[in-house]
Amino acid sequence: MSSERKSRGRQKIEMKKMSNESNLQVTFSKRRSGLFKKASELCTLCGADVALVVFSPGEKVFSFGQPNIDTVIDRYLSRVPPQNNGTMQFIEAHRNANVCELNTQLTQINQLLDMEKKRAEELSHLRKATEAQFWWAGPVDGMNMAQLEFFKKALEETKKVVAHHADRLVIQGAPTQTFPFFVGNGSSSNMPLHHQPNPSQTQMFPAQFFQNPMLQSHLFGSNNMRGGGGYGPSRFF
Amino acid sequence: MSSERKSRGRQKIEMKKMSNESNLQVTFSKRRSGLFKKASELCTLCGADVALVVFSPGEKVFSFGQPNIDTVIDRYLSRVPPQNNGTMQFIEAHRNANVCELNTQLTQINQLLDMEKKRAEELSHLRKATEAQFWWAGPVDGMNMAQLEFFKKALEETKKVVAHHADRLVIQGAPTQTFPFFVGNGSSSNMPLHHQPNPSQTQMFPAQFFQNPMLQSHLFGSNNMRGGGGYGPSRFF
DNA sequence: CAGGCTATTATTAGAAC
DNA sequence: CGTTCTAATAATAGCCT
Repeated sequence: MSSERKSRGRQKIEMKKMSNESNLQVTFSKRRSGLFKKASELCTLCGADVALVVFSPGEKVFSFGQPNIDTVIDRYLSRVPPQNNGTMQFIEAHRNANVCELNTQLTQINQLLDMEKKRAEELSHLRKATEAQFWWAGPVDGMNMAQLEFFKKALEETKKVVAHHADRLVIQGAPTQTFPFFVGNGSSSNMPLHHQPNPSQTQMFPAQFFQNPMLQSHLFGSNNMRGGGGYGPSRFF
Repeated sequence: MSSERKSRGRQKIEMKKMSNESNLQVTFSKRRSGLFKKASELCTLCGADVALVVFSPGEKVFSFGQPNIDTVIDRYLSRVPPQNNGTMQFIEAHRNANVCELNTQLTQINQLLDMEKKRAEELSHLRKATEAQFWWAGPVDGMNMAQLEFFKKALEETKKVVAHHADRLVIQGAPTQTFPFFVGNGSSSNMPLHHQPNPSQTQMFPAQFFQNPMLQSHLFGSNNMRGGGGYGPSRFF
């Protein structure tokens, strides 16, 4: 009713953690709602099965599952827990070390790539604004190049280490079969799909009960779109 | 070039399972992408932790986790930390998580690399339009691309080694299991590695080999989490 | 703090590449 | 097949109630 504009309408926001605690709270609530709706729609429209768990900053839990969150999680976690024996422990010890090392490398490279990406965007953006002034671009690229070079070396080093261990392990290991290791690529490719006559019942409920501690951490596969939406690698161990 | 309207634009659709297989496939892909993006944004903007698992109608798995899907799932399933006597089991679990994480990271890198490629294409394209002003852009960018490409290759190589270890370890107890270990994404062609069982580029591995769904079920037990619309917060901790 | 209200931005159904 | 383009629909940031 005031003479002023009632609202500036939706405004674009930076994709980073919101500073205003109050706004964050509201946004979380709204977006959470939207997220669950999207998940639900994906299930309905495409007959997909989904499990979604969200922990608010305040530790509250929200979950959604189609047809049932536990079922989906079980499917996701499915795998056979490896046996335990002396040899394996030995091998494992080495491998853990390798994995750790690899992780470090990957993390760094990941960050580097992130930087590269930002740089590229920046470049592209600036180009449009100031077509003529890119004298600085060169140096920047050079810097990244140097870093890339460095990581390349580091990676190669790691590779050697892993390879070495591999030799030693192979001697002890009892190769029974090889499993398909897809290092392939390709975006969402479609495959001959066979439908699953799934009951389309959606369940959204408050998460509260739990059961066994760690019978589920064994999963191995499935691709994970890394968390954080690309904002920093996650550590483990 | 026809004189007709190029597109009717986005049309409203009924919220029910799509009948057209082809459209369903496309929609699934697009919406899945959007869903993961939303999840990611929620994490970034509000600092929330999220675990998201999606099974496509074709049984392919897609997942996202912040900071790590397993962590979130564990938190969801139970707040009890692995304090049991199964120390080895604990280590094993984390070891697996590590490998999975590596997988995740590589996937991420692949995605970033793809983005870089697009960027490069853009630049390359634009270069033609402004030859004189961006003489530096092409070469430099190209070199970075080469570097990134190399990294990717190297990582994949390394990963193979790790995978072989995993193979030998896991196989011991499961002669018939296949290893759903996927990696990669992106339109970045190639990956001169293990020939894929699938001629088409595969981003996610078909989550076919679920040992036995039931087998797992009793582990977590179908909690008495009641379905029935409405998701809500619940304290646990 | 959940529930409206715009004005805008974001997502995406369809169709063309 | 995956991409790209376009026009509409959907989601929402900032404000209010």
